[in-house]
Amino acid sequence: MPMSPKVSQQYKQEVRDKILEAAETLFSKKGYYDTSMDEIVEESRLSKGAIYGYFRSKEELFVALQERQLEASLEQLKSTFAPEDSARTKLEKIVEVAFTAIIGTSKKACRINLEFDVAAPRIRPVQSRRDKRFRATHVFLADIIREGINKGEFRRDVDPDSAAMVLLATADGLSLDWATTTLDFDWKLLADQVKKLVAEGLLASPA
Amino acid sequence: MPMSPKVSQQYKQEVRDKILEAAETLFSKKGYYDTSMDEIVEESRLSKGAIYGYFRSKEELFVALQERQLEASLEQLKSTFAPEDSARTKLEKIVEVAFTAIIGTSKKACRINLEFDVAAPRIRPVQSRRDKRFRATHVFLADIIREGINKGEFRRDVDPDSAAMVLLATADGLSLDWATTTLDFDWKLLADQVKKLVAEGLLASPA
Amino acid sequence: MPMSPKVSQQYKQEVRDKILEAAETLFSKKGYYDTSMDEIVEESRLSKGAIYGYFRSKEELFVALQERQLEASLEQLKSTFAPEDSARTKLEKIVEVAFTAIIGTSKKACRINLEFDVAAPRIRPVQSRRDKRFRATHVFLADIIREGINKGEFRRDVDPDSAAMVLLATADGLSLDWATTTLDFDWKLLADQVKKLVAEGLLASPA
Amino acid sequence: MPMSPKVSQQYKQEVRDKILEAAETLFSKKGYYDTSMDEIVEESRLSKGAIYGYFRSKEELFVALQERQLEASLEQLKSTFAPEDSARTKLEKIVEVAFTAIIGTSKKACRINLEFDVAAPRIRPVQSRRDKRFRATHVFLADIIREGINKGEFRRDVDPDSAAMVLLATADGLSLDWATTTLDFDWKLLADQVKKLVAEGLLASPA
DNA sequence: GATGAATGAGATTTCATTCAT
DNA sequence: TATGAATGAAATCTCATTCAT
Repeated sequence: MPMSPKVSQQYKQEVRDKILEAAETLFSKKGYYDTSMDEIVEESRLSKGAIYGYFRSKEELFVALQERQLEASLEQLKSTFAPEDSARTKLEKIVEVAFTAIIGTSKKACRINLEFDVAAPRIRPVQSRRDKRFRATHVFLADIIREGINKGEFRRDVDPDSAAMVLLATADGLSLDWATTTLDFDWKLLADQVKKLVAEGLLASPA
Repeated sequence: MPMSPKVSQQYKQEVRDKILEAAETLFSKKGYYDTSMDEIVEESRLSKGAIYGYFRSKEELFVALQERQLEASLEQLKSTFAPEDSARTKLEKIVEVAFTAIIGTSKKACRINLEFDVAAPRIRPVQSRRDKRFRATHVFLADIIREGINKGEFRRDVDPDSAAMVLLATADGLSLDWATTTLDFDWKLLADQVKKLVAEGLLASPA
Repeated sequence: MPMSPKVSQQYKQEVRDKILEAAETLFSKKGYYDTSMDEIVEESRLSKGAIYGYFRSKEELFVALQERQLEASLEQLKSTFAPEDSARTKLEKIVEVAFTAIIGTSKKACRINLEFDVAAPRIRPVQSRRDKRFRATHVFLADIIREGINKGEFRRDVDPDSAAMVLLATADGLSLDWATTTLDFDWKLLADQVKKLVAEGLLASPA
Repeated sequence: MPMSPKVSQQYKQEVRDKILEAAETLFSKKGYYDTSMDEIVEESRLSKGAIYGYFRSKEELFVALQERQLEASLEQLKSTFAPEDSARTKLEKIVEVAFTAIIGTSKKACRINLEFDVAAPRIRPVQSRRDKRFRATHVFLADIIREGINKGEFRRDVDPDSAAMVLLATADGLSLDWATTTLDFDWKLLADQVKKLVAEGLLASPA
């Protein structure tokens, strides 16, 4: 269909996105291995050759998808609060946003993150990207906690690194459970509870 | 109708276990899809036919593995504390045991649990078994928290169901992160931190 | 179960028959290739080893079954009429008996005969046995027709060999159609019609 | 959606035919079950994938083969005589053509028809196609016989349906015997004999 | 002898990738 | 450049047959 003598950069980006979108839909619904290139061809309404023109292999497509997925997320978190907020407020806002991201969106996004997680130990670039995001998020959280301790908001006997890790694990676990559990539970209630627990658990006693 | 099994029940159990062990090793190392029946044949030192005599398909073998995996776990948790322990002590012991189970053992077990989790939405019996374990663990934790509230140990404004879910998610997330992250971090330190957070977060103020 | 110190000849015959019966049931229902030895084991309520004790291979079992099948049939035909019957009467009785054998019995027997027929070109002993029965039946019929011609009952311009072949083909075709057609048709009506056609077709004109 | 087939419809038809031809050759020579897809691959000089691109399974290939086989046959019969021919002439021409089709061609075609017949009770579409052809042929013959009776050519006491069935069975049986019997016999002589028998058996007596 | 667990060659089918057009 | 037919290695699974007990 395209008649453009030289395919514009923008057009190429659009096609690339179309492929990634198709892959995301299918990988999250059926998993990486149960999705065939033929299905991606069909879903994207492109041709085999076209897809291989943009990605050299199925794995490369998968890796590119992870890249796209992770790009936004941390920036998103950082933009949710003002530097002048108290540490407690910051954490509460983060919890709020993280929950919304997890529970508020479809299970699709959580499912595909799981795909990346399982694939990680077996696909080098997936592993390193996961590690990178993991470390960044961890540092991000630990810094806030450290800040809270320094400001006297949080208890002195809290280890910022460990506490950050706990928060991170809770978020990851929530995403995991939300994506893989079919039981009905009022997941939305959780945000408040987490905020409360975090607050009480971390807060320096008012005494 | 067969008049007498030519081999003892015990022998068959042993062979079955040998197969499950081989599958567990490989599935946790390479993942379900990247493990071929041929490899399981080789690892188990049996023959194709033998394996298919015990399990009708690769999927059934996977499901049986999950069954075996989950059998012990909850019982194990329950046996770690005495009924007369305080709710706080119970939770602390549970955290201790759960951590030991996750971090103390090899990543192998966590990896394979992840395999089950990812497979869950796509394999019926895996899903239902996961759901069952999930609900049982949730009820188990919620009951302890409820008990703590009733006894005045824990704060009244905590919702036992949500709090239990948070604990569960934390455990699941920890297992996930531990299994998929190659970063070095002093994971063992975490147990204490979690115990502390839990305690402070849940405890009724001494006032 | 058998306690006999020496397994009697009769016992062995019974077991052999049990196996053949099981094989016949399954081969006629599901075909030779779609029947596994395991199924024959199950149907016969014997063991693998037992069956291989009586038949060295699946093919040998198949051949033995054909043998048993064909044993009775021609003798049966011959016993249906008296030597002093007219040729016409003989043929009519044969038609009657043949029809009863085909339509009167279940499709099972016809189906298994078909199995033998398809297998014939590929299994030597099945072929030679089929040929033998074919020739014998052909000679048998041709002799009666020849007798009828000689006695002046049948027209002189009939070629006994060809006519016998036609009769034989009709019988075989009827068996084939009966076994493989699911359409409802009053098959029983056919016997009279065939008798009439045979009579009129072969009979010397009364002139 | 595909903008333009890269190969012509005709090309695809040719490849399809090549596969069917290879399958026909092998199925008729070795039977459906004794022919492996590998052999069809070799015979067709294509690849596994190519064949599965045209037929989704071995069974589907078999069914497609039957379809192709049956397509022409009845039309062929109908075109052999003129509407103004007498019923007797029509039947004689049919017999002639049928014989030529059966005996004149190689046993290959008959063998593969037998394959279809045996498979019929076990493969739904094969059964229904066989039934359809069977019914059509039967009606076709019965109509001619009925016409002959109405015109006074044939005897009134003949039941057209039964007589047609007998003719059909004879043809089917002849095909069966021809395909499966290795005995030498002057099969070509049969046509005349059948024509004669049919004539005499059906014809109204000149009285 | 009888048993049925074990064997392993071989069958069918899938699917990431290539490349002629 | 874009297309999708073709490739073929590799996966899962079957089953006639053997043989240790």
